[in-house]
Amino acid sequence: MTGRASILHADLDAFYASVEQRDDPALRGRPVLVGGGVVLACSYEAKALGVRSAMGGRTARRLCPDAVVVTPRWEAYTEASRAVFAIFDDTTPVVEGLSIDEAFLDVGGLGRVSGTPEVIATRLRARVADEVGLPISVGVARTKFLAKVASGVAKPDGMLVVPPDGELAFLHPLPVERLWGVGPKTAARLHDRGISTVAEVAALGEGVLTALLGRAAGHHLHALARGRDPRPVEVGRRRRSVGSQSALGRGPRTAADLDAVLVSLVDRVTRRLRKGHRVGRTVVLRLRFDDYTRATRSRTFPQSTAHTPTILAALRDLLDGVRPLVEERGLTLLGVAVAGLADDRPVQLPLPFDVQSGDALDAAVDGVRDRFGGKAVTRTVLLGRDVEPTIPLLRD
DNA sequence: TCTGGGGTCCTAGGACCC
DNA sequence: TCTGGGGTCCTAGGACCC
Repeated sequence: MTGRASILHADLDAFYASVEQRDDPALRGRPVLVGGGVVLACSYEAKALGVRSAMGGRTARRLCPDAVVVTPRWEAYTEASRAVFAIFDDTTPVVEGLSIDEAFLDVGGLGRVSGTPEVIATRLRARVADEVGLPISVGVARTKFLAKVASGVAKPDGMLVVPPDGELAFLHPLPVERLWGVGPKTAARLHDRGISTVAEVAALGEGVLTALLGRAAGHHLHALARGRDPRPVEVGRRRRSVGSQSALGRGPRTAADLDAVLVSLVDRVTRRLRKGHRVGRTVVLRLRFDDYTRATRSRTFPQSTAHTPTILAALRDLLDGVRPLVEERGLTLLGVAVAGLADDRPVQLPLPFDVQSGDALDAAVDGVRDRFGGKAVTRTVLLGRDVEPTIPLLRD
């Protein structure tokens, strides 16, 4: 294998539960469940007893009757996340956030001043512990995928470096479920063929995998199982949709009830759009029924918007069209989303530091074009007048 | 395990255009 | 009776992730 292990995957452990244990010493060492109806997160003490996130609260309390159930404090989690990401950003300019509690960091360009990736990762973990008071696990490897798997294996509160010449020895004994993108359905399909380890996936031809799982998934898995993952750590990725949904519980609902739910969902989503200075072109109505089947309906406008009445009217129309389904199957969840997002004002383009290459420039320009949602935005306009390119400086 | 709320990406068919 | 080929956009559903 060529290349160095210089990608970090940093992942906070049992994030919400750890914030609760940090802020209330009485919770330390005890099983903690965040969220009552459904477990949003649980401490390692609860995990040891079999509790998993997304588990029903009743089941979780049966598994660990001594658990402390905590109401989520979203502001505390957002603030903790912001503080941790500030440390990420202080570590390297090449940070790709994946969710509220995890990110990829490319430290390959940092060189002598910051130290080896292993040294950088060790320091990062210490800083998060000292400055934010939270445990974080870090995987270090040559590719994103291997770094992600490594952080998972390192948990809780650990670190694991996968050296480039030890990649397959690390990867091949793992169960297929550890492959990123293999969920219950794909795992079942693989198991049906007698495949349970990554080594067995790696032994298959790409044709066999694509026939089994589809073109993209097959290609992806074929590469991952052999340790190949060319995806770079991407700076400045942005949300592509904004949504909100609400579980309704069972039982009949009047049209007026449903409309009230719809209005509040649309209000929430359009507020978030406007706050982020974003507009969208496609509205989506999501439905879930008594039998847990789902349906979606969508509509695309000619122009992007964050205008509440426009979005609400389109969604009311979609809901009207699906009335018979609702009557027949019984609605248990209503959701709305706005996709096809674009910025409603010029944004600055964070150019990658190696933007001298034509490919990197093209990719960066494509990124900006996505934000404006426009084919109308040309490179000349962007780079010449409307947007000032910014180039993060390396500390090397 | 009887299932929340927030997302991402892929597939496939049909409409439409040249 | 036989009837292209390629590309893009839109819609709906599915799988997956945290």
